[in-house]
Amino acid sequence: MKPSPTREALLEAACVLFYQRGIHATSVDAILEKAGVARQSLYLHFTSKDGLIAEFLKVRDERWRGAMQRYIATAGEPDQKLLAIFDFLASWFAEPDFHGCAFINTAVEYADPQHPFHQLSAEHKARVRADVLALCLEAGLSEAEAVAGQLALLMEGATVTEQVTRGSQAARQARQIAEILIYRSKGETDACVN
Amino acid sequence: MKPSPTREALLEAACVLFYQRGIHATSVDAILEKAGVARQSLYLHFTSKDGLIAEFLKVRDERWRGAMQRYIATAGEPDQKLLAIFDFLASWFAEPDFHGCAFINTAVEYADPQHPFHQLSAEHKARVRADVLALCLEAGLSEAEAVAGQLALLMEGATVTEQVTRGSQAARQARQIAEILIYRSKGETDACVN
DNA sequence: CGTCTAATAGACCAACCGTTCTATTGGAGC
DNA sequence: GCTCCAATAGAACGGTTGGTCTATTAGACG
Repeated sequence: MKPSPTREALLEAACVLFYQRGIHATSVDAILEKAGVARQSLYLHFTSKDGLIAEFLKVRDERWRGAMQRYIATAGEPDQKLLAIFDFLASWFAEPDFHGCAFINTAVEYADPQHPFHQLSAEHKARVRADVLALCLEAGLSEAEAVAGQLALLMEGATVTEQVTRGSQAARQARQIAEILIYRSKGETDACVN
Repeated sequence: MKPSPTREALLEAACVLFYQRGIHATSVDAILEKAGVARQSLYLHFTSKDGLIAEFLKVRDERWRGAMQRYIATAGEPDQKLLAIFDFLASWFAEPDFHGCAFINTAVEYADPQHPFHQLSAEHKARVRADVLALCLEAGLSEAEAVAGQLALLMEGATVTEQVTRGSQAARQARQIAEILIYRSKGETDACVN
């Protein structure tokens, strides 16, 4: 892979615009203008707009999951790391140009489950769930599979709630639920503590 | 309001297509064809495509919340009604042409929070949350506000999870979490009362 | 100096979009 | 019969879309 600055500018502009405005709502012209690049250059480095979209989804997956892992790494105990997921979400939601999960958005824009981009979104979600599962196993939770699924569902719920209704404090809400689930899974009997 | 059959056909076609394919992806032509109606008729009964979209969002809100209320009404005890929410979701997800929540989809398609359609989506979510809150109060839960928010978050999470990854059994998962939350909230009630 | 290559500007294309206009039809009510 | 009105078909509009084509430029390398 040769790191062409032109290609990089195109991809970076596409990442920002696709995320902030949506894919369908972002024209090739808008990408070219933001990247400060000539029309032909896009078709020199990518097969088409769809090729650019595929590349966007790829780097978005890497960056987002990387950011989460990096954030979580700062937390201490294994079960604190699980809770840190939701602190990560909170800091993400606080970004002024937060526009939800790019992959949920993509799955919505490409409603047909058979569509390649919809499937790429599903694959991203599977990877995230795998990451969460690894953390659950690290924490030595019983029924780690089940808890990982539950936490993933909470992540989706928080993200979408905050996207539709900004300022809903959804991350904190999800964290509280997660706390309960994790506490239960550690094998203790239910007590109305806290 | 005179129930013009032409207007009704247009609105019905729009409801189906907007939901199944998305709003941006549905052309005026497609709506006309499905409705079996002339081009001009649309602009005779609606101000524009946007007017038709607004009407779609209105009837969708009424129908969906109505369906949920009707489903829940079949359940017995007040806390069984809360759990019935997630049985309702399960039956919804099982529909072959389930394509997620129309309002989440709309909020995604109109990413700008200031956009009228995005705001209509947020208002729908507020109404649903109010409906859930009423059920929580009926069930005599302590911290009904908080629990209603939690349940609403679970509903969002389940819906989106199922939309992106069909067959994920997200409704059942969400129901299990809801059970825990409701049980806890009832326990605190007893503790407070006693 | 000449060559090769990446990048440029900008015209151009066919297709589609939402919307408007014109002219015509057919049935209901007086 | 006549009027009125909803509805029709279909052309036409201006604008935007993704993509292609052509011709030109600027710089690196030998």
